[in-house]
Amino acid sequence: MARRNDHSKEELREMALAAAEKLLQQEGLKSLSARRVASEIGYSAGSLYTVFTNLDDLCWQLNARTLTQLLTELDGINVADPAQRLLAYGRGYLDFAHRNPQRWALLFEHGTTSEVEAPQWLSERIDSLFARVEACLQALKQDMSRSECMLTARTLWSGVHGVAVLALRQKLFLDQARSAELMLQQLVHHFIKGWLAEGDNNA
Amino acid sequence: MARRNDHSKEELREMALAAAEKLLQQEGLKSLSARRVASEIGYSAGSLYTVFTNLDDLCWQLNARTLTQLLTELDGINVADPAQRLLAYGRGYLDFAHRNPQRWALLFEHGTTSEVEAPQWLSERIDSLFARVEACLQALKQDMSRSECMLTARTLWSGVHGVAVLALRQKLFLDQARSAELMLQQLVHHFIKGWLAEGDNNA
DNA sequence: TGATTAATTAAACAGCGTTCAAATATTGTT
DNA sequence: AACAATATTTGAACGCTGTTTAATTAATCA
Repeated sequence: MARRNDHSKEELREMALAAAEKLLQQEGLKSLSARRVASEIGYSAGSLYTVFTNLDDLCWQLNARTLTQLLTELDGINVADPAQRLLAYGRGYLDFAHRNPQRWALLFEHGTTSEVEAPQWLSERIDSLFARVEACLQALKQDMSRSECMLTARTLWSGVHGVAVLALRQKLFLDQARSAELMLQQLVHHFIKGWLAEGDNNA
Repeated sequence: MARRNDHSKEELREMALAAAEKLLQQEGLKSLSARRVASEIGYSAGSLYTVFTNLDDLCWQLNARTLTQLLTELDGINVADPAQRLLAYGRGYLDFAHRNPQRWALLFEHGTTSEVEAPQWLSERIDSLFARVEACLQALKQDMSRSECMLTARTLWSGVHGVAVLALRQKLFLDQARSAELMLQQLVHHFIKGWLAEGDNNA
């Protein structure tokens, strides 16, 4: 039995999230249960409910950490040319998804099952991701409305995400490792080329 | 108690799948349990195991039906111009996902949790979907290698799928109904334009 | 040391997927 | 028509799940 003040609430929260991440990556979503997470850190299941409102809450917080890590990695990218930078972001995203398939999947699958809306700080992190893409696009086409910039960023990133989804789920039936990179290049390259070739007639 | 020969095995299977679809759409994935499906059709849970090996199997078969329905709808599309046809396919896909969010989600979320590979006939249906896209692309660029055609179809469709994912999950924070259509147009339009503008240098 | 307070747990509840012996219903045979 | 053989269906059981809460244990204070 874990003793009082062995760990602060915050420490307990951190330990639980770390254990949950480890479980998720090593044994998959099926092993992510309250009793299992608790036993990994030497507590009983009930204790988790002093730091999380429920397992859904734990998953949201886990997703926040995942997103933070992804953003940190993307911020490590240092490529000046905007188009190349977009490609590098895409590569970073695909690579992250490939290295952390379970945590990345939870990012998009969780919340489908539950009715609760995504917490605000999660939305903010996603906005923060889009902001990076928007900055590149703005550099490529400087006379662009805010709304076109936002929309284009989301379109392009949806495409990148789609490549990640289908590549990682192996629903493509092509040599997976190679084709993901090729698809990413094709998508980013052709889309930007086509986009820059246009006037503002995107309707 | 349901009596013997009230329903053949095939009838039982159909009833169970229909009930499962209804439950999925009306109450979401959380209500899709063996006991619940069985009670909806007046049988006990155990009886399901005479027609499905397990609940995973039921989900796979449900996915097969979903995919068949999607393909049937797409086959109803009659647009001659290849580029417009691709756009129409995209619209059909988004619309289907919008009308059947739960069943569509199950298509991509199921199997992440289980270790079992997707059955072959499911793979074939997905190939069949890509074949439609490939046909359009081939019409747009007739001197194209088989491998480029396959890759491009998958790239483009990944993009469309990505739009569907992010639009339906409302992770975009834009006016959803309107922007999904705009994003689709942008993606398909710009990608095809950029793709056609290239030589074969997609590396 | 004893009383108070806070942390932690064990047990309970309802539900889950799955299995299987038992119960029931149909069929075939005499 | 009655009985045996066979096929179908169930109900109970097992070990799991998330979650709540009374009881227990440990730390703190007087």
